[in-house]
Amino acid sequence: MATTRDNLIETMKQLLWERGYDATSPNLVLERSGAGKGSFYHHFKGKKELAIAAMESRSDELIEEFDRVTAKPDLYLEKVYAYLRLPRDATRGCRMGRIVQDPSLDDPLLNAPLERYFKHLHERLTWMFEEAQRHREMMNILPPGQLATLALSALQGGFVLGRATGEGAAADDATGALMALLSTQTLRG
Amino acid sequence: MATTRDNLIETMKQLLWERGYDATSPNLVLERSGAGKGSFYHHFKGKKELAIAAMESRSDELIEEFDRVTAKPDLYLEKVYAYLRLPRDATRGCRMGRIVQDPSLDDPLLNAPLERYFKHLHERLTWMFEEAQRHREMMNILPPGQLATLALSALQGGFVLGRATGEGAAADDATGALMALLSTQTLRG
DNA sequence: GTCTATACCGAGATAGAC
DNA sequence: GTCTATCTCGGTATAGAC
Repeated sequence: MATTRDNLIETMKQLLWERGYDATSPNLVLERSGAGKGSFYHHFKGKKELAIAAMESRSDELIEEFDRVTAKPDLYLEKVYAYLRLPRDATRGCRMGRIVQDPSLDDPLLNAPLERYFKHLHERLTWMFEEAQRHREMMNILPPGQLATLALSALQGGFVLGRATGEGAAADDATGALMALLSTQTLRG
Repeated sequence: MATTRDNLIETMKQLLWERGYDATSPNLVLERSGAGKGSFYHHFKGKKELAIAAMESRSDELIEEFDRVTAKPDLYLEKVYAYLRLPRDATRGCRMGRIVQDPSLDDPLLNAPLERYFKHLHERLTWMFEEAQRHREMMNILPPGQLATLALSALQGGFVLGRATGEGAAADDATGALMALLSTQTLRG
């Protein structure tokens, strides 16, 4: 039941992860998906439109993953940890954040899915830190929104360092250190 | 005294920051620097060689800046803070880290300056955290190397978020939150 | 919905005169 | 050391038949 259109989207998602937006050519998508040029331009106006569809599909998938793992723990701080603890190979890059620096993402239309994705995660994490403070799982001397920014940054920065240095553990090291620091903040437990 | 060669390097540094490596064409470098095609290929074997020279120049410059601001404070933790407190507009990207995700940086020759840069900073920061722990400026329950990874990640990740969301304050927010967390770790002061 | 052929452009580099 | 002319290739897309 995999339609040609879905095949194109799945292939684009994979290539966006591997090579980013600018370095992914329509020809490459066609070669790997097995589709022909005609199909491509029948289903999509062009590369940009396909990429947007791919990014939105990826965003949905990652947010589902986020919701799934953070649903389990009862303590709010443990929800944050559950997300940070997902194992990551930093050398492969974030499936979403991989493409942020591509020059073409100056285009607001292309950037929109990315912006929505990060703002959504930031909102969810902010809420978790708020609740964690409200339920006295941690000190409340730090603004929850800034803690959320730090959590996402540690993760994304870990991917940057991993790519630059070849250290696949960089992201897990960064999030690990952050959780250790946060834990010294706990009031109980 | 600005030689054509130096002009080319300076122009490339600027363009690497603005557009990255892949999206920067020789023609663009020539147009902006005022040099001609002949000069370019006389001084450099090609785009790659120029980019490497530009990255090494940028690396020297940023490491000098790092050394300068971290030299002032006496306390080791304050040295780290002095670096983290340098104001940054996250939407402009890191002058060095901006290019890590460009596909061409799969090439080890191109990646080498980047790798050296981050490993150098990581070493320096690790040493600062070691000394901070040794002099009892902070608790020693966390591995200094992992703290260094977190510090660099918070910074680089802040740039990623800044670019994706348009929030120029993202990097300063992330480093600010990290410093606040580290400060709850202090034993004296 | 899908195919092949074609068109246009800019990237990256070389040639050879000055 | 610098200039202009030229070359090749791949990216992105359109045309029109099937």
